[in-house]
Amino acid sequence: MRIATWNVNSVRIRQERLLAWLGRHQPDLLCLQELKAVEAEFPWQAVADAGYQAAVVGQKTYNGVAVLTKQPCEVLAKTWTHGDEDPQARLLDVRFGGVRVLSLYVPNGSEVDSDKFVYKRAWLDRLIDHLERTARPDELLALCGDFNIAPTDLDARNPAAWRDSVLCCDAIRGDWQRLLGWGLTDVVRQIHPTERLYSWWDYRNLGFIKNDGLRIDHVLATAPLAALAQTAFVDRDERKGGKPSDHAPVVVDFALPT
Amino acid sequence: MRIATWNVNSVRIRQERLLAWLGRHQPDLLCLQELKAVEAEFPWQAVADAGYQAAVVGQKTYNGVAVLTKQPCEVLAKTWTHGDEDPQARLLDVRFGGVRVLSLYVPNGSEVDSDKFVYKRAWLDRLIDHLERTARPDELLALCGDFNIAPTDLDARNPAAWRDSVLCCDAIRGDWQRLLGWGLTDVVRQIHPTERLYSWWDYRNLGFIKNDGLRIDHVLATAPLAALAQTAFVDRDERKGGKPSDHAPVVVDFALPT
DNA sequence: GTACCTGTTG
DNA sequence: CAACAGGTAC
Repeated sequence: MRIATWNVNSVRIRQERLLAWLGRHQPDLLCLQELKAVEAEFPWQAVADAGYQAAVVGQKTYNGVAVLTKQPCEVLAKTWTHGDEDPQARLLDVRFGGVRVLSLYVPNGSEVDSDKFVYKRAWLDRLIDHLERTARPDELLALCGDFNIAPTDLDARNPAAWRDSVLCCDAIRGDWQRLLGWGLTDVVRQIHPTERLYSWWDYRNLGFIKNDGLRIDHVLATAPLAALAQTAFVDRDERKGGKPSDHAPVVVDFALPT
Repeated sequence: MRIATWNVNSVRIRQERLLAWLGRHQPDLLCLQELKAVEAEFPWQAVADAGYQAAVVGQKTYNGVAVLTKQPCEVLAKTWTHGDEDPQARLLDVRFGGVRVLSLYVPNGSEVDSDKFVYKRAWLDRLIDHLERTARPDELLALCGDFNIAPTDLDARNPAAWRDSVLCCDAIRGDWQRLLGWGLTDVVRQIHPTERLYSWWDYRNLGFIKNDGLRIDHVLATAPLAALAQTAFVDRDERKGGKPSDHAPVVVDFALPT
């Protein structure tokens, strides 16, 4: 079973790229983030024509997540199932082929100590709470998405330049460790323990040309699922050419029947 | 010598189309209107790479005219040479290959009797004054551009619907006749005396699909130049496809050495 | 830099 | 409908 995640930064602008990418890489399940579209704007027909069904949590202008699958999947939740309502569309929780999968768009956080940074950390708290309440570390479960966290200095081309940013600062890396501590493994890092891989390059300042990248898009898996991971890669080519997303897709193959 | 005129409605948005069109039709001289760009935003390099030199009168957001030529041309004026300064970039007066050519963007006029309509008629007065002061009807001279005038009912698909508009009303058609009275011939109409040809279709109300067009882009020539006109056409195909200008190019071939 | 918003113009 | 402005977000 091939599982992938991609922050497409507008599913409408990226529709052609998305369909071409699905055709080339044929994931069994693809998590999308930053749709920047409400459900009515989602390209349902084109995705269906490409052989995928979609579960979508839309929002105007910002956020929005989806899960595309080749076979039907069961939607478990489109928001937190406990506590106050989250006004932002950042979570989609499904079951597919015996695996539970969450498509996640963790808040960026803007500036350290800003209101948005406080919201980011609270959001990660709620994610851990959601797992504690609804999941177990011994089931087959994957968290896929844009975490807006580069876990270590290995995950940044220029660690010093990013050290104090909302993506790399100690506080957020601490939150990352707490999340993993629930019982999750960073699958790409498990497969590639020392390789410098990046999944995001800023549109500004020639980020991609200078390869000033960060690895902030991840597939986290519980131990029994992580043990089935065979291969993993970041499709850096997808950041090239005209009108790319600022993120590249992350792909993992698991030794599971589709 | 092939002379053409095209209101491109933003030279930046239309850059690809412009270069492709130059490649296909190879005019010796092309007048452009509605650049909607200042000189620094003009695609100098791409135009040069396509084998053309450019004379440009830019303006931010609105207006802006240019003349593109395969050989160097002499700029005679970038605004009125007599009277008060015109704050709008609507005129470029050049000499090329023994012919004097003006690239003109006549004001639209908005609504009849509005301030903008008064400005439109005053602008046409100044154009006639400019000719009287600087040109002679017996020289080789062409006025090319978006005149925002459909001279007769033959020049509108739905004359009745447009009769009282700023493009067709009696007052503006009177101004048109005064302009021609200086000593100019409508070359496209000379070549095609009875054909319904249109050069502009509103983006709104399915204007192009319903062919609700007007002929408002023109090539006017003095008698000695008009006598050399061989063929003329409106490139209606250029209004088709993705991201077209609302205007189509108008092309005239003259029996003159290039 | 890219994409979104609202508002204006034609 | 399609371009602009000026704004936000990442």
